[in-house]
Amino acid sequence: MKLTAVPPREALLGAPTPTAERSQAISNDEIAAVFDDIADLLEIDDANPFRIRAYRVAARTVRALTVELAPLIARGEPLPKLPGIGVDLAGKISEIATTGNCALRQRLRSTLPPGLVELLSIAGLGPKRIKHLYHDLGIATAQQLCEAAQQGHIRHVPGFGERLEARLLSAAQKGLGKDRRLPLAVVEPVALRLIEYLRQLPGVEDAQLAGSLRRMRDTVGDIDILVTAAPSVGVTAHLVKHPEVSTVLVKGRTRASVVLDSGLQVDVRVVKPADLGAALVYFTGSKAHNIAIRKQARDLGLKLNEYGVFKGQERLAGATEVSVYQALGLRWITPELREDRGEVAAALSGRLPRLVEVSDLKGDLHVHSLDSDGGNSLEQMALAAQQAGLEYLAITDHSRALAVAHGLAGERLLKQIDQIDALNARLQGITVLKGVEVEILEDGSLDLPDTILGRLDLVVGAVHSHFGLTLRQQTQRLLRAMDHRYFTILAHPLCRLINERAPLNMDLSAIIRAAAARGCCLELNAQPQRMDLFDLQCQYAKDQGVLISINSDAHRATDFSYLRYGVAQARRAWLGKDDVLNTRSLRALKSLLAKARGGRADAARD
DNA sequence: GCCGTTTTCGGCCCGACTGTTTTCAGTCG
Repeated sequence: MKLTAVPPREALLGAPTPTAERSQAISNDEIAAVFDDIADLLEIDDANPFRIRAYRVAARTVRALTVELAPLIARGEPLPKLPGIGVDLAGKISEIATTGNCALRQRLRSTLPPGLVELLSIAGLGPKRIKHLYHDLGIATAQQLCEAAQQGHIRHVPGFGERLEARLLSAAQKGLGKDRRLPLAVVEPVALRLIEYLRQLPGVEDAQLAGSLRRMRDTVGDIDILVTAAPSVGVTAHLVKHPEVSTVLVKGRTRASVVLDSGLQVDVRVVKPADLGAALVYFTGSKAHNIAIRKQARDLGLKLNEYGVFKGQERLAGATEVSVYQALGLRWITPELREDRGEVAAALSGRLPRLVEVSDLKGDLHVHSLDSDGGNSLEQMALAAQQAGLEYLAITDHSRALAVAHGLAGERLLKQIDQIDALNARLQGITVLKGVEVEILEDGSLDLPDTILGRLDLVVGAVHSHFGLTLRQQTQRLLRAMDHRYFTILAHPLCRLINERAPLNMDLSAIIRAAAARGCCLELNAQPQRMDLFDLQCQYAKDQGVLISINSDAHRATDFSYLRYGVAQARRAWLGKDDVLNTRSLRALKSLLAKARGGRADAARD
């Protein structure tokens, strides 16, 4: 579990806006970034740790909001009362929203060299050591740190020594990034292999996943594994002997951290079986959730740590997660919800939602075949969908403008429609719907004429080009596309690719509100590199009454397994079965699609 | 900097590991 309080900088409801083309107010994400920056600066300034935490908490709170604050402020409306944000921070939010900056940040920046904040990202360097290095040796950048270490100066600073000097040099040179995050689906198999390896050691009772991997976050920064065994079993010694381990960061009897050849960090903890429940809660996190339930413990006069729930010296619970939550007066909270976004209050009052499950999915509405850039035939995809437990799938090959994917022009699509009719006549227990993933062109028009689109069961629209439009242009483009009478689902709305392409520069909250008004659905694309939309955005869509379609975007018969990741993301968004379009039976789906189309046609006539 | 049927001041989550120290500070999760 990664517990550094540096949240992802991705844009949520509104991508970061280039200053040259700021046609919209400052986003919540940008306000949060200012607070995080202030917290970094305060750390180096050796400020009160609780003041620093207040800024970190405020950043997280603002980032998690589904309502944009700047427009509210611009309209002169009062800020809603937010937990952890008092008079001072509310004032700073207004200041940032109005001016784009904050006097406190400017003052701190003017007194500290800009490179110092960077140094915080070097493993083993915290604010105290940075301060010492700056005062004694004038070190203000990673480069200067390396030079001083190579010349042997650092070992002479009080509190430092030769070993620490070597460690810092190594960390600075390797740039052992604390911020590197990989897609869940990439990390999961690595973690499962390690778990198998640890289980093979005699004396190990069990090994389990914890951390953000267990919470099924879309990206994972490191692998957390909990092993139940006696400390004498030598679990950490076994771990460091694993052939994929390249660097040992720390190794004690009950805890070890290593880096794999792939650059992934692995943290392993060894606990006694009797402590497993409390340890699982603790190491699953998130940090914010842990703080929230510890506060709940304190409110009850109890103490919670990784060994159990305690009343004075007496241990009340700890063997199972259920017992830990129960001792705190809470229902068990599924790991996907453990982000301190209201789940503790819901568990306290018995109002935890019943979340969507993989088995609730009846179909997949975004699937490709050999006709465009898929790897399998229509029939193979249909049979694979059936094998995956689905009752229907929509074939949605690319349209003509996406030539690189052999997109279909009208005639080829009409031919595919006939083939699907023939296939449906042959197949039993699975129904193939006729669809298309139609290109949304630069001006927001669709790539195929109504005469073709009108023949389909559904139209999935997507952007694959012109990612660099301005916020206003991109938003207008998508709104115009969704306005089309046959438009059904907006596929991968952000068009982000994890670690490769940033989300589109657009006003997503406007898109979501428009989808609600027009009866369109939004996709939660479950391709591991996409995972598009984010959880909070799905939650906002749900709040606005927009149905989410969890689709695999399968290009091969094996890709239906991705649906699992989409469902996990939906669960993190508090979505229930009814919030998801493709949990509907085929009959209910068809009636819903017909109604949406009819409603849109009526609206067009008005 | 926030917060309050203990409190408007004095708390604020808790423990393991490392390295530099002779009992603990700093970092990390």
